[in-house]
Amino acid sequence: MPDHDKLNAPEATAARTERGLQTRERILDSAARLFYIKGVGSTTLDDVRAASSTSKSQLYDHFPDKTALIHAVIDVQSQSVLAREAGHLKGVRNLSGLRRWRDALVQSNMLHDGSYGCALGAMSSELSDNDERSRTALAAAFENWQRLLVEALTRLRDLGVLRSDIDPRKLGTGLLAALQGGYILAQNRHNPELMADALDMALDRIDSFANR
Amino acid sequence: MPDHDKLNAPEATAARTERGLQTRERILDSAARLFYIKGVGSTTLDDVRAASSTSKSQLYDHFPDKTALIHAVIDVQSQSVLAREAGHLKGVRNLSGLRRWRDALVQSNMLHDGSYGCALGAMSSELSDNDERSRTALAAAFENWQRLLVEALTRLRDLGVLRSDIDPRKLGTGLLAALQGGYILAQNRHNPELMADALDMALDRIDSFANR
DNA sequence: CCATTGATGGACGATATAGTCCACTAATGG
DNA sequence: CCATTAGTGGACTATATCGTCCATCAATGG
Repeated sequence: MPDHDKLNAPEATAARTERGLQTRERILDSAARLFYIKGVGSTTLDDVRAASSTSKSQLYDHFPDKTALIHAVIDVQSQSVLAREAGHLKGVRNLSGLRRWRDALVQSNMLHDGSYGCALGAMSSELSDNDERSRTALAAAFENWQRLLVEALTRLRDLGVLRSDIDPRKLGTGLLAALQGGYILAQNRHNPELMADALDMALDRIDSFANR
Repeated sequence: MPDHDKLNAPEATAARTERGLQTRERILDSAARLFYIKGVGSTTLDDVRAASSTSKSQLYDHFPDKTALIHAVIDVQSQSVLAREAGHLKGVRNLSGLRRWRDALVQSNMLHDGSYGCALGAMSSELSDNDERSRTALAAAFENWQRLLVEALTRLRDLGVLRSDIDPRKLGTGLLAALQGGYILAQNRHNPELMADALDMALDRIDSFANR
């Protein structure tokens, strides 16, 4: 594939070959995993370098500084989470669809006994008050996440599964908050059941709006 | 008051005078505030030193290292949060008492437009996967917090306000998760209303168990 | 096969931060 | 008033970590 030499973008990315792009992906993947497991602040660039089998110059060739790497990881994780969630939520047409969404999250959380929490929630908690750009990027991700939930709830309402007088926006907020809070409790006590209980309470509330 | 020279404790604290204890309090208060606002990892000992108007030697006279300071702050914040929550929850004898608990939290969150989140939740998210001792200390705090909620719900049940077949433990988990998740969403989007919505959904669920 | 450009490796420098040390001051008991 | 102990101030060291730089290697087009 021929290169295009597009230098028009405000933050022009230098021309890259296939090999260079793969290196970039490797760095991003490693950074995302380390940020998730150790936290952003506790991850050094040398950790990233080692985990991705690259060198210092490669890191700085692809990302001007650590902050830029963080922003890039936020984008990657946002897309990853939203893609996963869209996959689960787009097809929800009844209440058991929502329960399956819950089951998937709980099961995934059980795999590591609650540890690490939510990739977006953890970064938000750590970065929101220190880096405005990170905060807004994560805020956008959370808004999209909530939108997926609101759309699912609206769909259920329009299908007649839920009563017509519900407020999908508020219920979506509650659902997402229950999930995030569940992540925190489960992570802290190494007990995924707490996340299950939190989600169940929110889902029970939604069930109570079901048309019989 | 005469000194006692008690050197029996495993981690013997050196004898202290009133002045020394005040310095220690000043360090702890400053550290707690900075950890809360900037995060633990982003707060340097020099920040603490400056904020508390002390010197390096005083920091290390009272705390062997930064980790010890973190643990001490966790204790302080745990006691502070639990005292506050106990004050609000111990006297709850009807559903509007729970609503007042909610109102206090939401209002306090509005004061800084959602920023900073929950002192315990933020530290838990940042430290749980990196420092086992911090994790267990915070886990104990969360358990006690939840216990206050469970006790209030049990009281409402025993008073006949709530139906006798409710599960106070699960509802308490849901309530605490809604609060923690609400903190995260509110912090991230600078919008305390998200916390209000999250708490309301949990409270509405509890309302639905009220004896008419 | 050579020239040019991108990719790589790692040494190196600058700085921030945790932690040490010691001289000095304040307080207290005899 | 002296001696002893607690408390204080801040210079200093060691090290971790961000970020720079340049020499070398790989790939690709002519």
